This record gives sequence, structure tokens and C-alpha cells, in this order.
Amino acid sequence: MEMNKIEKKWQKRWEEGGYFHASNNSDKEKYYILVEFPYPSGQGLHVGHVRSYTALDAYARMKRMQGYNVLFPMGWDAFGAPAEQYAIKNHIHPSKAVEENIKTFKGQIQSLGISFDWSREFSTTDPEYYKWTQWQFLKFYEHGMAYKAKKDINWCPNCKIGLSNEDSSGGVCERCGSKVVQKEKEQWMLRMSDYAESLLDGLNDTHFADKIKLGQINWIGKSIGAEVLFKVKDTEEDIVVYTTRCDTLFGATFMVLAPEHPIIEKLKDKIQNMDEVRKYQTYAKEKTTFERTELVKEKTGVKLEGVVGINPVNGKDVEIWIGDYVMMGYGTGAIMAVPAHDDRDFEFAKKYNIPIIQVISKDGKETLNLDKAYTEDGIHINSEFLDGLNKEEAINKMLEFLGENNLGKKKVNYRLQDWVFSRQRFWGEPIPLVHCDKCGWVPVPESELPVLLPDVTEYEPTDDGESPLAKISDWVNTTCPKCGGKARRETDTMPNWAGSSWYFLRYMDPHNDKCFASPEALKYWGKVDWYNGGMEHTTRHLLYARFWNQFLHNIGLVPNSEPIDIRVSHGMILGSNNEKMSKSKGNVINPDDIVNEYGADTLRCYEMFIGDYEKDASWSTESLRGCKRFLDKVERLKDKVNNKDGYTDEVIVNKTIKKVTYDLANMKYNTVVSSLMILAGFYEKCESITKDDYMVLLKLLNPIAPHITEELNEMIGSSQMILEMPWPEYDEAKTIDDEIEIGVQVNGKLRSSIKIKKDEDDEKVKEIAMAEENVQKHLEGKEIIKTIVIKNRIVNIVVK
RNA sequence: GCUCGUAUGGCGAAAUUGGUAGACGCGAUAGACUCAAAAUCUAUUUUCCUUUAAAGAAGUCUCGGUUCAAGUCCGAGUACGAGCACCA
Repeated sequence: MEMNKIEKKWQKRWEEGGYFHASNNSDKEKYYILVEFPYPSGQGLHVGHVRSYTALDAYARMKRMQGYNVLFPMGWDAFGAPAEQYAIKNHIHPSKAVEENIKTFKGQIQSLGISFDWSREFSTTDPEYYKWTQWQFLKFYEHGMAYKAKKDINWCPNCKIGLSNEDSSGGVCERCGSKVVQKEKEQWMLRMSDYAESLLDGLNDTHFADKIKLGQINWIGKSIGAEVLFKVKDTEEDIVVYTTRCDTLFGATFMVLAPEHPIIEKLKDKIQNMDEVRKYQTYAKEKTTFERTELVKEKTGVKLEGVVGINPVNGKDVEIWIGDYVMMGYGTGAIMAVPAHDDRDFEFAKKYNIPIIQVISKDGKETLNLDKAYTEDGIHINSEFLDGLNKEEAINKMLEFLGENNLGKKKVNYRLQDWVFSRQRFWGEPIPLVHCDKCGWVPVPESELPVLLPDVTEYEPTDDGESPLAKISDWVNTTCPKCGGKARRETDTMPNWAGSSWYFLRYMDPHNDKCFASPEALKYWGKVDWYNGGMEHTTRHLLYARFWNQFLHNIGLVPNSEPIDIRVSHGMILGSNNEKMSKSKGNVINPDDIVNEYGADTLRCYEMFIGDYEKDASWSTESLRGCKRFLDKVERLKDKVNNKDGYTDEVIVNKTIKKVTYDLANMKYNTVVSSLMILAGFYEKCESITKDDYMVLLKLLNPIAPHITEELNEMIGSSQMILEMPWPEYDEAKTIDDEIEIGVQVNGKLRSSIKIKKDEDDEKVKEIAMAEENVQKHLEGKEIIKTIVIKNRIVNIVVK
């Protein structure tokens, strides 16, 4: 068969018939299947895309045949750096490059026969779409969820641009290789940390895979501890520290502040070595986040001479240090150091000769010559009212004490920070605010949305790191919507994550120009039932999307707090050498080439067969040929079809229907293919098969190889397309043979196998098993202690 | 360092969730068809002993445990991979 021609024929027929268009008014039960929309890069489609699209396509096709109203949409996440880079280089508007890339991607996806509902397609860069992204940002702003704050960003002094953490990995600029420094800039922020607890709780309303839930939990990073107040001797100042181990307070011999801690300025007249402190502050500032965390293993710090803290539990003096191993961004930016029981504090204390007091031990005795921090839980010592208590008891008692004396309280901290929502880039959604000298920040009125990106040809950032938009004075200068006076537009744009944080809502009602989606559509489609994407997006993207949706829910705009029910992730397709596919390694497989040579169905079938869907898999063209052979075999079987009715073998057919139905819904695509191979192999051994036999195979295979199965269905004279037929049902009672073969073990070792009737009486099975010659041999001269019969499974005879 | 995965033939992998380990596919070997090749079909293919078969022994990263029975459960460890990373 000429596969390419056949595939085109069916793709055209499906598209023209609108078979995959989901309806917003249907009596059928809805089912929303979503696969992450791609960034349409210039590289074209990757065979990895084919894997996840095919997998969900197969599921969607089965669900439709099972009678669901399936929403399976596709679109484009097209804002972001690569398109902007391309534009800078070639002096064309990024939207042009995006348009071309989308065309390529779409053509490639269509050549695979994926059953996306193209009538709902959009790109995050469409003004009709980003109008609503901007509108939603204004909702954040109106509800006090967006604010401006000074933040350190990764800054390349050579390129004069701000870099993401990814683009500055290793502490050098990805583009020019120069050293990245920290630069303070005013940035728009979203109060995501306010939602930390709610994002944690909400996980209970989802059915994400455990590892994905864990990823979210770790990212949110909840920690339960206490804030403890240390007075600074002979001043009115206090220092509040955050600790998860307030029970070790008697062992706190010094404190460490983040170098930029504000108390330092307040105490500067008291600090005798202020020069040294200033020097250290500068040194810390110049270090990038990378160096602070990875390169410099050895702890450094400077003691604040002339100021002393007071340990609130025993009134003893504690030294105050600054050190860059303490971060301003977490807790209170200050810690109490307990060198005996914390590795980092121990190292610091050793280096600077600070006293070490042990307050926990295994046996209630002090350890001589502690050579490293004792971090196991034990019994408290040297701790007055805590002596003899274990960790939990001691923490509770200490919290009680701190509370009674107004010295501290229980405190929950989260690693999750507010979302830095500004980018100094051209190719993103403009933040729809203007700044007026008189009125301050003023939202652009809804009627003036979207704030469009201007049509220019220069996209280089400015020398001081402002967005390229800042240079376009026509665009920047505007009037204040409130007072009508002179005003300037915000020139920062939104991060790439913005558009993808709510796109799943837009699919429900993509052409609505009155609102981002009608309440009816939002209610009808509800949650995404099944969301698939890459492992790399299971923390941040998913968290942003959940946060965004929870916020919209809280202000009454969407019906569900959680947007997604089930989230799964697929493994990568690696090159045949087990490495990530890349041009430089020469191991890239272009799906177009495979489609041209072997057909889309073969590629689809192979990628489903390649292995465990959630794990990485290496490409093998040899194995791909095996799938081609299988499809050829299915084709040849059509010549065996006789004019009889019914199934040649009820059991194998029912068994296969059961397995394929279950496996398709449980991401076990590889065994879907193998069980169909077994069925085809069985048919091949038959003299002839019935049309019913053949139709079952075609229907079950259709979700994975839709083109060839439709063609064969037509060739044997069906007037209806497979995709219009109901999904095959199975009869549980017919999934097991009447006669089965089970193993017989003696002392757990297999000695024989016997044929018995299904559900045969245990005593009878015992009898048959005992009669086996080889079983007898192993029973000879032994005493039978007991015999275990597991129905339809195994017999085990225990002897002595 | 912490958290989470993973480990099964020459290779990709299955295993009804504690019940005959290696289904299915690739590769390989032998044969059929063919002038020949391709395609297709048939047989064999975990290892060891054995001419073969029957029969046997070993075998799912390592060591130990629970059980009539362990790839599957428990404990300790090794290797590889992923994420987070001085989070107090």
C-alpha cells in the first residue's frame, strides 16, 4: 500500500468532516484530554513530541468510540527568547518567525494524523489571546496580588541584559561567556507565597502521579519551626531568627546574619569593624547565586565587633557574625547557630574558634572531642529544663517557654517565594499599566486592551537593561487614563510562563471576545481530566497554572479551585546512542523522514511500543521496522477473511479487548501493541478468520494506527468509519480458557505442569498434581506436610 | 548533602500486583521459497552439565530477612539517572 497517499486521504476526510471537533453542547459525558502545547521552535517537531501526542491521541480516539464528548485541543506557546533572538539577528518581527514555525509544526503534526480539534487552535502571541492574559494580570493587580519590588537579577555586564537562572548557569552568561553579577532592579511580583498552603492542600483534590505531587511539595518547601527573639546587648534592637530546632537553643553560641541584613545599618555606629563588614558585603554581592551555593564550599564570614546578642533562654552572650551562607530570602535572614548539631555551623565554629556546646546525645553523656556535628535525635543534655527529654517533647516545652516569656513563637516557613513576573524583553505580553507622576501606577482600561506590541525592527535591549520597548518613545509615552496627564507605559513584559498558566481554560471557549471563556463553557468542561507533559514542567509550570487558577477561583471567575485532575509525564526519546538528541551529536531523527519512508502509522505504533511510557527510551530504527512488519501482517490478514460470523476463538478476543481497553487508559501503550501482535499472530495461524475477528483487531488497533485500519475497514466493505463505531466490549467470563495449564511445585520448586479445568475443585487438582510422574519422584520417601492450591494458578506441595 | 526514581537475556522490554520469570519485538543461527536477492514463512535463541531429549543445577544489581512461595514485601548496601540544593 502507498501509505503516504492513504494517510493524506484519511486526514483530509477527518478534517473536512469535522470529526474531532468537540461540542460545547452535548448530551454525552465530557472528557478533557490535554497535552502540553509546544514552543514552535525553528528546529521543527521532535520525535519526542510524536510520543506524547500519539499516546494521548490513542486515548482520545478510544474515549470517543466509548461515547464521550472529548476535548483534545492544541495550540502554541510562542512568546519567549528564541523567537526574540532570531528577530534580533534577522531584523524581522518575531511574529513573522513564529508564524512560519507554527506552519511547519502544524503540518508535521497533521501528517501524523493526531485527532486534535484544530477549530480551537490559538497561539499565546495572538492579540485576541494575550488580551485576556493582560486582563487577568489586571485582576491580580486589582486584588493587591501584584506589586513592584527591588530584586536582584542575574546581570550580564557585557550583553547588558538580565538573564534567567537557566541562561546564567555556571555563573557565566550563556550568550557571551562573561561573568554574571547580581544587579538590583524593580520588578513586578505576584504574591504566590500567599498561596503556599493552599497549593499544598489543593494537591489532595488532584490525582497527580505521586512523584509529581512530591515535586510540588518539595518546591513549596513547607517547614515548621519557630521564630526566636535575641536582644542585642546595650541597645534597643532585637534580632529575630528562624529555626526548626528551637529545642537546641541552649547550644546556640553565635548568630549569623545574611550580609545584607538591615539590622547592620542600624547598628553601624556600634560596630567597631565597619570597614571590614562593608568589604565583606561587597564581596558577597559580587558573587552570583551560583558561586554562593556551589563553587565556594568553605564558609566565610565576619564577626561584628562591639555588638553582642543575648541568648534568651540563659542570658549568655552570643557572638554576632555575618556570613553568606545565610540567605536574606528565607526565614528572617538570620539564624542562631548551634555548632554541635548542625554541619554548617560546626564548620563555621571550627574555622573561627567559636565555642561548641553539646545539647543532645545518644546516651545522656557528653561526647568527648566531637569531630563533627551530632545530627541524630537523642536526649537533651546541658539544657536545664529540657534535660532528659527527646526532640519532640523538648520542642513543645521550649515553644511553651518562649511563648510565656514573649521571646518567640511557632512559625511556618515556605521555600516558595513570590513570582518575579517582569522580564526586560520585547517578545512577551506587555504589562498593561501606565505610570503617571500624579496618580502613580494606573491600569490600562479594559476597553483599551490588548496593549499591543509595537511593530518595529530593533529588538536589542537598552544599555541599562530596560526592555527594548523603553526605546520606542511613541509607544512608551501616553496619557494617564485617570487624570489625562502625561504618563509612561510599563515597558517590562510578562514571563514565558504567563501564557501557559491559563491556556487550558481558553480552549474551552477559544473564540469568545467578551470574556476569557464563558461561565457556561468553564462549568461544562470543568477540570482537565488528563494532562500530559514533560517531567521538566511538573514543578514550575504546573505550580504556576494551579496558582493562577486558584486565584481566578477565589475571585469567582472559574468554578474549580484545582484546574487539573490527573497529571502524568512522559519519558524522553533519546538518540540511538542513549544520549539526548542534538544536532552536534548527529543523532537526531526527523519524524518527517520516518513518516515518508515508513508511514505515520508505523512511527506511531513504534513509539507506543518503544517501552515504558514514563521512562526515557532510545531510538532504534531496527525496532521500528518490526512495527512496520506487524502492520504489513495486519494488512495481509484481510485476505483470510471468510464469510462466517462470530469469533474463531472467544477467549483470545475477549482477553485482548480487556487488555487493550485497560492498558490504553493506564499508559501501558507498549503492551497494547504487544497484545495486538499476539492476536494478529493467532489469526495468521488460522486457516481463515471471520469478519468479526478482523474487525475487532482493526478497532482495537485504530487508536494507534488510525489510517491503515480505516483503509482496511473500507477495503473489506464497511460503509461506516471505525471512528464512528462503538468500542468493542468484552465478556469477563470469556477471558479465561475452559482448560488451563498450571504449575506444580514441590517445596517451591517447579517440578511439573498440569492441565486442569477452569475453577477445578481443589481436591481434584491436588489429585492430578500428585499423579504426575516427576512430582512423585520428588515426593519419594518424604513426608507431605501440606499442599497449597491457588485457584487457576499453582499447586505447591510442602514435604520434609 | 537532601529528596525521588531505576536496576530482569546479546538489545528494547513483559510479568494478572506475592503464585510456572523472560510474553511481545529487535538482533542472531539454521531451514523453506527463489537462478539470485529482497520480502515472507518455519524452527532455535537466559546460563551451565549433557551428542540430543528427558531429567537436573543456577538465575531478575549485592548481602541478609519474612513466606508454602519473592523480580514483586522488609532491612542494609552498590551503581546509574532525575530534581532541589548552605532552607537554618
